[in-house]
Amino acid sequence: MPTIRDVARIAEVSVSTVSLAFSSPGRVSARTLERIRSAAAAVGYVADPLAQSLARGRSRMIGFVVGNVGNPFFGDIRRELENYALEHEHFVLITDSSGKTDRERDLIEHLIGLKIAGLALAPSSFGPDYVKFVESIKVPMVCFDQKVAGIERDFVGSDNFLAGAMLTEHLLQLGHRRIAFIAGPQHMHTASERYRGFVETMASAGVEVNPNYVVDGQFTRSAGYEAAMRLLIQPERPTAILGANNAVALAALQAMQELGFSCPDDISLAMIDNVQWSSVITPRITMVVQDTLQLGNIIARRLLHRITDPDANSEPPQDFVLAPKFVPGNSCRRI
Amino acid sequence: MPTIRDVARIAEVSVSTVSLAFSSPGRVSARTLERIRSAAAAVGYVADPLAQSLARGRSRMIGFVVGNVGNPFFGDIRRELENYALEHEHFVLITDSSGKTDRERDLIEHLIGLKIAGLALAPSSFGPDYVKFVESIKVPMVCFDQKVAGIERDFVGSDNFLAGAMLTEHLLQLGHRRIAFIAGPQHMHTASERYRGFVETMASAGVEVNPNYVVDGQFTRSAGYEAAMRLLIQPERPTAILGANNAVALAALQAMQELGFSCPDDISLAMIDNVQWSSVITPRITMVVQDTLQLGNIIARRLLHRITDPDANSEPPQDFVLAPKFVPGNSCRRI
DNA sequence: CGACTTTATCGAACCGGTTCGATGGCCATC
DNA sequence: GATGGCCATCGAACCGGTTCGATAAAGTCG
Repeated sequence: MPTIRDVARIAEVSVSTVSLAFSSPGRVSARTLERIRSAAAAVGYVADPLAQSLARGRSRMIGFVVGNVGNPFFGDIRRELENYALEHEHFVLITDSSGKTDRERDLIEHLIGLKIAGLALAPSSFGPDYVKFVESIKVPMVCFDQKVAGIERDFVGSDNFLAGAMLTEHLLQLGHRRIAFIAGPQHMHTASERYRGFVETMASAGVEVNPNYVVDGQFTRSAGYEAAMRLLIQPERPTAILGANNAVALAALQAMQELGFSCPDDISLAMIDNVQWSSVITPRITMVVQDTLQLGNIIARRLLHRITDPDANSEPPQDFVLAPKFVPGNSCRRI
Repeated sequence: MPTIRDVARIAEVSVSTVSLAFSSPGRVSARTLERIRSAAAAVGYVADPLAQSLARGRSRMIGFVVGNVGNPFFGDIRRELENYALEHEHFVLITDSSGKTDRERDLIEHLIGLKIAGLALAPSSFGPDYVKFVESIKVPMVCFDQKVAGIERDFVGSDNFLAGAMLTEHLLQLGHRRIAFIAGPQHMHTASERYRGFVETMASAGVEVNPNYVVDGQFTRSAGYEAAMRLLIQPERPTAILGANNAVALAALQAMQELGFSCPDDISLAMIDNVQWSSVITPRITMVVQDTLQLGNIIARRLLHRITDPDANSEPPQDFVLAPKFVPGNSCRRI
């Protein structure tokens, strides 16, 4: 690999001039620039990004940290960010914390060690220690998905209250009153907001929520399955189940199938968030989906803005909250 | 951030001794080691990975390059690699080429610029230029999923011929003779092997393959959908469809549903490769799945072996081919 | 006890860039 | 024609580590 000194020797200029020629070509005379360029081309010189990062104290890499890169929700966002970053000559490093806070912390520290230019983070936790940690990160960053109280950073996400409210309203319109809710972990903002959307919409309609109809599915498949089973073995079963995310809702569908209940004939089902191949799942589940492309786009623009605009770090953090979209299926029956 | 010179000053030793103390503690006297350690702890010294990589000419990072990190197949492999790498103090950088060869090339070059210790690559292409490029990569590497003719590297994958043969045999056993095959791109090793498994098993059973029953689904959802439609509008429809991967098979299921055919009553369906939430798709599709955990494990061990063992690069490349597993569903009817 | 090996430590060069203050040539101004 | 400002270029220091040959002290052997 040729180095900058090789180029300098061939072009018969100093090393610093070569460096200058590449970083700000305007400040080098046309003749010298030409000599340097052809010398570089002759030996196939490419600047070593590692050495550049070390000297500059920052790289052109962006860290992307989520709990599960396999989740299509994050996948769409990632793709948007990658494409936008590439247009601005930045490079996305994807990492996966598996939802573990410790690992997330390690990953972020490692990325900062790599002198990343920016960070897109889907927070995996909450609480004072966590907030303190995130606040200690000096790198330009955008948080998304999970709004964490106390973190004063740009945030991009969906209106989860509305998501819960829309589906509840839909079920009420169809005549359902015995509506069950499989909730997520209440310390998560998305989960508590979705739940609040459910509860308040029920209250507005004057329908009482049966405490036995609210179960905790932890946003996971296994807990969702157990929670659904608890709902389905009750003597007075709900007529509709609202899953706070895709995993618990599909787990509920599986539980119904295994117990021999038909959806929607016996029990209606609705869920928040899309899932891959939802169109071939029978029945097609009525759902509210997030505009992942738009979310990804906003995250990308905001982050690149903070990275490239020198006086952007004086701008106060801002929240971007998008409305989700209702996608009717055939999993909800009128009663 | 404290540097190695701060530590040296406080511990009253030279910089090189501090460096030595961390890289090979055995070569420093116990008393000095202690002084250095407490000095480092006092100021919270952590070595800068960037500077280390620059000086050493290699980092402790492993590149993971695939066409679609959202694919659960790659997700399982990635997780295994991450866990194993972490145990050996290595760190996985995930990148996604979106299946584009140009981008894959850029990503790999960028990773090499980062002086990665090793590379796990799911090749996205084939042909002389591609082979030449991959062969030019000096970093320890393991290829997986797609076997590319001409690339002399470790390879880890499944027996795709067997996968095609197993499902074909299963359908034949159930009495099917009019079996259709939605193929993948024939230049891909996985696709051609699966197809070969189908054709040769049919031949062994003395059953002729109707040319109209072999269509190209490109391994994608959209092409698979069109291919399935071409099958379903024929006057003499097949009694069973074998999808060469999950995308084309599920696209076929969707096509059947849209045309009002029942699976398996009207047409049986089988596929190669699992899909997330396959248990809630009705009917549960009979399939042959790859042992992703085992694949990931072998990839991880092999790669780390090549990275850590100094004389591993003299070992010849080796192929690891695993047998896939048959998972019965209820999408295939006896006729 | 002197010669030889081993051990602990150090200084300097190096990895491959960036950056800033200094230098000298050139042109415009009064 | 001396003064001042601008422009192109350079040298040296720096980013934060690693590594190797040198050196001096300590240990081993006959």
